[in-house]
Parts: sequence; structure tokens; C-alpha cells
Amino acid sequence: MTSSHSRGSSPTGGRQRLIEAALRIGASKRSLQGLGLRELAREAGLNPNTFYRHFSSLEQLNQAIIDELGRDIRTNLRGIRRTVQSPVAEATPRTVEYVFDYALRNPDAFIVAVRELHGAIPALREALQRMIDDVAEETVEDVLFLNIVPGMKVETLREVSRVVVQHVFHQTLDYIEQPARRGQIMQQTVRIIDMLYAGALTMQAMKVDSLAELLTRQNAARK
Amino acid sequence: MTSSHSRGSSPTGGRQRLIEAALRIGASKRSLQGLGLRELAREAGLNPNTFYRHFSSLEQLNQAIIDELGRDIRTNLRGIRRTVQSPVAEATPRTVEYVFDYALRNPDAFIVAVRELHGAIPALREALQRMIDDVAEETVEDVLFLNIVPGMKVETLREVSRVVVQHVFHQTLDYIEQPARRGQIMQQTVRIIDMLYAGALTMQAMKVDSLAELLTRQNAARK
DNA sequence: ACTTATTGTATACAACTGTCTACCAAATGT
DNA sequence: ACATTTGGTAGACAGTTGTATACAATAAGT
Repeated sequence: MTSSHSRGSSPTGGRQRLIEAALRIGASKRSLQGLGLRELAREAGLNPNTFYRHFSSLEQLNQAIIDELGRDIRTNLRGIRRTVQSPVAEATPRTVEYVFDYALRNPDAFIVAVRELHGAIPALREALQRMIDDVAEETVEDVLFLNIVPGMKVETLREVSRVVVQHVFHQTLDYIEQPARRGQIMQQTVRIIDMLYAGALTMQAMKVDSLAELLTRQNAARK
Repeated sequence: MTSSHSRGSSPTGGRQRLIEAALRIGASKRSLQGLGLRELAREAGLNPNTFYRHFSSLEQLNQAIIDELGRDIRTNLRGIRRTVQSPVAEATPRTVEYVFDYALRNPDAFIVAVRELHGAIPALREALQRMIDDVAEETVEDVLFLNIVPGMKVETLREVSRVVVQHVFHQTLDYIEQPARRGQIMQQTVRIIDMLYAGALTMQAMKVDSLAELLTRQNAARK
């Protein structure tokens, strides 16, 4: 021990250090519920018991991480709406670019978030799913405002946007972990999004409810 | 202990029981790497040391689960190809229906698989991703053979199919966990798939590379 | 200046963990 | 018939975990 009984050695405040340690371990080693109080304190460079000064249980730590993650991601993604209203044609690629870049600057948070979206802690899972739904709802508003897909039914738009947000969210993991393929991943992600909206638009314009109908309709028109 | 020192009480073979116990715990409590040898044996109703009769380490257990999951899911999904060649228009809904039904009969396996796809064990993650890619590749072949989306570039088809398989895979979780919404989930999933293929088809037919191009092209045609 | 929170540390303890060695019984090959 | 392999059990070991109690030092309130 370098300087025992002195608090000056930890100027950062233990609470934040513990949360960061949890994200670090959760991103690399195990999932959030697997981590132990002592392992946590060790990673944070603190005495095990210091944990109890800030949280009364591991569950509360999870709750704190939920809040931290939710607030962080939400506010940052909300910032995108304002910065990216540029030319409408560039809305999707700019947004995806922004999200990926943000993910790259907070890799641990994103890795843990994606991981826990399918993880074993229901509370965490639900909180993350709610966040995705919120972001999707904002996306719907943006798409409506920018009139990107004119005349599409709001309900359909909502369905599609949820899938889009979920897909982008998942793709951030590949983007983080495969530096060599980042350009390709971003390009493909944008293409997939465009295809989804294009398909929804086409199916509605042709007044069909399935791909099969669309094809027979087109075949009929061709003759 | 009911009948010690007699093997007749466990007719099922311990190895399988351990794997099943691992899936059960992995699906409900923690992620796979988090589980302990003793907890495992307890769940399986075996002596902790029996574990060593079948696996020399927890890593080997993971490997065994990978094989088990991979083989199981792969062979079952392959069976779909043969049973579902019916009317082409019904190919997608029938396939999705089959997959969801299969997931419903093996919920633990699917929960663990989806969870570990984004989990902390690289080997497991890669194996599952490879499985998804394989299934996507088979899907490509099927789509080509049934001529569902005539004249689409194979490379595009591959991209789209990967996303489709991944999406369906994720949706199985919601399908399992939300009995009340099953009808809706299935219907939405099929719709999303149709939209994706429809969008890819439309964009290629119109010779555009983005949604924005498609819209300007359509606007021009309308005048 | 004196009390009181707040934040951190040290020590102790029971419970649990992975692993080792030794023992047991049924199945199997020859 | 007998030795060997296979699948299961029992007990013991050191290390780790969560938690409780007691103590120290800085910060803040009055």
C-alpha cells in the first residue's frame, strides 16, 4: 500500500470509479451480474468495503449503471437530431456515422449495453429495450418532419424504425471490434436501412401486403 | 440421499444432464461463463466431482455446448429447406413459422444462443456467428432456387439474407418470452423480411444506390 | 472550536468455490 | 472367471466471496 489512511490518493470519487470498473469488466470479462464486489473494488483500486459506502447491494450498482448508460446514450443520441438536419439525402448516413463514432468513443458502454440487452437481468433488459423504443420514436418524428418517406403510414414507420435502431445498435459492436471492416460495415448498415424504407415505401405505394403480391403485380404490369 | 452408491438412479447419463443443466441455468440465471461447477452439478442432481468424469474444465463444457447447440440448430434448420418448398408465396411465412415453433420447443437453447452471440466468450460468439452465416448462405441458395427475387445480385442477396437471419434469430427471444404477442411478432417479422427483399429489389430495378436517389427518380417520373 | 457526516481502511467470519486423492460399483472384453 | 474401463461418490484442501463490526481521516455545519 502506497499511502494508507489518506484519501488524497483518490481524487476522482469512488462511486464513479466503481461504475467505470464495472463497465470495464463487463465489457471484457463477464456479464454484469457475474461480477463480484471484491473483483470490482480491486479493478477500481479501492478497498472492498468502500463499495458499501456507495451501494448497498450489487443490484443497486446495476440500477446505477442503468441510469448512467441510459442518460448518457439518450442525451448523446438526442444531440444527433440537431446536428444532422443537413441535406435530407445525407440524413441517414450522417446519423449512422455519428452513432458509430459515438460508440467508438465509449466502447465499454456500448459493449455492455448490447450484451445486457439480451442478458439475464430483466430490469436491465427492459430499460435498454425502452431506450431503443424511445430512440425509434424520435426517429419516426424526424423521418416524418424531414418527409423522407412521403405518405407512409405512421404505424409501419414505427415498426421499421424499431428494427432500424435495433440493427444499428447491434452493428456498433462489429464496428467497434473490427477496425479493418469499419468502412464496409458503415456502408452496409446505411444500405440496409435504405432498403428497409424503400421496401416499405414500395409495398405501400403498390398497395400490397407481401413480397409475393408485389412480384405478381409487377409481373402483371410487365405484360 | 435416496439411494447412495447405486447408478440405477440416473439412467439418463450424466454428460447430457450436465449440458442440459448448463443450458437451464444459462437461460435463467447467469451467462454461461458465470456458472460454477458445483452449482452445475447441483442443478443436474450429481456429485460435483462427476463433472470431471465428462469434462476436464469449464472451457471444455463450453466447447461441448457449442457443438451441441450448433449441431442441433443446424440440422433442424436444414430440415426446413426440405419441408418448406410449398407454394413460393408461402416460403417466408412458413419458414419463419417453423423456426419460431422450433425455438418454442427448445427455449433454453435459443435463449442461451442469442445471449452468447453477444456474450463474453469469443469462441462461442464466433461459432454462433458462423452458424448464422451458414444459415444465411443456405437461405441465399433457397431464394435463388425458388427465384423469389428475380435477377438480384448475389452479393446484395447475401447481405440482406444475413440481416434477415440475424433478425429472425433475435426475434425468437421475444417470441418465446411474450406468449400474448406471438401472432403479432410473427406477422411483423415476415413483413420486415418482405420489406427488405422488396427494397433491395426495387433499388436494383431502379438502378439506384440509396433511398434518396430512389425518391428523386420517382419524383421525376411522376411529373 | 466542536460536532457530525462522509468516505475510506483493516480485520474477521461463515459460506462457497475449483481441484485433488481415495474409494466404490456396474459394465465390458477376453 | 477375471481384469479393466467407465461413471459415480466422499472427504479434504486452499483460495475467494459477501458481509458485519470497528476504526481513521477529511469535509462541512453551526
